[in-house]
Amino acid sequence: MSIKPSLSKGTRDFGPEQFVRRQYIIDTIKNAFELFGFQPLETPAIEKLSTLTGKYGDEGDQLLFKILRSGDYLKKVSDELLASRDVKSILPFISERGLRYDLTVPFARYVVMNQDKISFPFKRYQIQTVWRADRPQKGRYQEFYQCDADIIGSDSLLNEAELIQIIQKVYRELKIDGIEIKLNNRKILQGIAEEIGAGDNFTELTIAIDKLDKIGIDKVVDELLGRGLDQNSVDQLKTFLTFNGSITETLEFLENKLVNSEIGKKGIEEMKSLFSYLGETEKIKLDITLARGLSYYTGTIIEVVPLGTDMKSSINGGGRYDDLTGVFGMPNLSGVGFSFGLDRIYDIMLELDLFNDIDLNQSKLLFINFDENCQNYTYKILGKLREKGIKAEIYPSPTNKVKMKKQMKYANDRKFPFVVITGSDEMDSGLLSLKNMATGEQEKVTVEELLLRLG
RNA sequence: GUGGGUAUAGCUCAGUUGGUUAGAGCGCCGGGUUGUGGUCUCGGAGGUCGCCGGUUCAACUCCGGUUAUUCACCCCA
Repeated sequence: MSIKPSLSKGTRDFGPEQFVRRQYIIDTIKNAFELFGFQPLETPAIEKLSTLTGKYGDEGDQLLFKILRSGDYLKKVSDELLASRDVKSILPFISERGLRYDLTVPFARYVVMNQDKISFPFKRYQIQTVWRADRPQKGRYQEFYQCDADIIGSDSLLNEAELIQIIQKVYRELKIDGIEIKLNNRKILQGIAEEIGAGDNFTELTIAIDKLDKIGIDKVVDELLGRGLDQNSVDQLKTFLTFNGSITETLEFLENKLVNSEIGKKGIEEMKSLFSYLGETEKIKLDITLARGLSYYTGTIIEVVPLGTDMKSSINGGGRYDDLTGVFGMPNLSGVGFSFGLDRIYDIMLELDLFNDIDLNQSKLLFINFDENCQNYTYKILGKLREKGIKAEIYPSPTNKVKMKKQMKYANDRKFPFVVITGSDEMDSGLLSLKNMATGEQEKVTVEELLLRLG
């Protein structure tokens, strides 16, 4: 009886080829982060549930992977509580820890815990796995990488501009041309909400208008009416959502519209100075329908979507938060950060066939193993190759155990460019038979020639 | 949480209106080639058709349930 091997849903293996490709993306992102002066940070996969819960909204809390306590944890649960079947009340007895849901909240925890050692503004990057217990689908996994960069302790909009430069640099190096960087500012959204008299329904408003490009204006209107906004507010909102123009035109339009909202004016000012740093380019859009769900954003919001692929989801997301560390007892620390979605970038590069020229960095040479004499003889030569930094291997079993035909097949499957065949003739003459696996040609060479040839 | 698809050999999948011995390609093992891979050729192993139940003389096939997985919605990287 054997168990059928299978993966848990929403997870993937990464074989040697996939690993190398993913590492290539990671290295590109990491180099860009370091070029801009970000410092690395690694935090545990496991965090206390008290650190994680309440930071991502109710939906987010539902999606946290929780870790069962050890021991007979049910002993402490009273019969009444068990009988109530109320998960929320029972949860603290059965779980106190969970897997991190993103890298931003652990970062906030770290900053607060280490504030005495950190010089602000603190720029850190973090490339690690995160876990979410949601239903998997295309481009969406339960275990995936985030590549985060955040600057905390500075409210300058120059930071936003730097992050956007990093995004541009990374996609340029990965040769992904079709991207669109969408920018907006939560303060502008809040201004709109105030202006149309829906300031109390801000969250509902953002969730609904975030769907605009997916479901269209009519359905957004329906949804908002359903969520308790009045007809008048929705009609006014329509004029905002249907406006079309260049960045300067949009900002002018907003300036004329948001005359009564202090926060709205602030948002417009922020966007103006950000665009003065960035300049207008095709790939950067001011999109007042961009809202983003994560509740901790308070200023600039950033999202990057790929163009010309099946992938519809965003590949970067981020924004400014004024009070991320407040819940951990360190208020008024403004920060801005964003994240690359490694797994989705990988999927896109696969779809666009951008992985052609990546070197698998494999061994150059395999020594065929005839018998113990041959093994001893070639093992010394193998050592010399490795001293020179030449990647080479010897087949671990002799031909009386694994036939030469099979050793050759192994060399072929593993794509060794060369094999060396060393029988008694070769050992007597001191010349090795070097076979080129691509051409099939075979010649006799000395050890010195071999070193030169592969070096 | 809601809705759809899929489940047959190690892998990717065929399988006719229900019918007698369930197939292919790839992979694996062996031979042609006792010191030569990739190509070619011959042969071989490998399947309680996801699981439980029902209909039927007869079920891989139809029906119900269940589990897993996948896609879409919600939400999100």
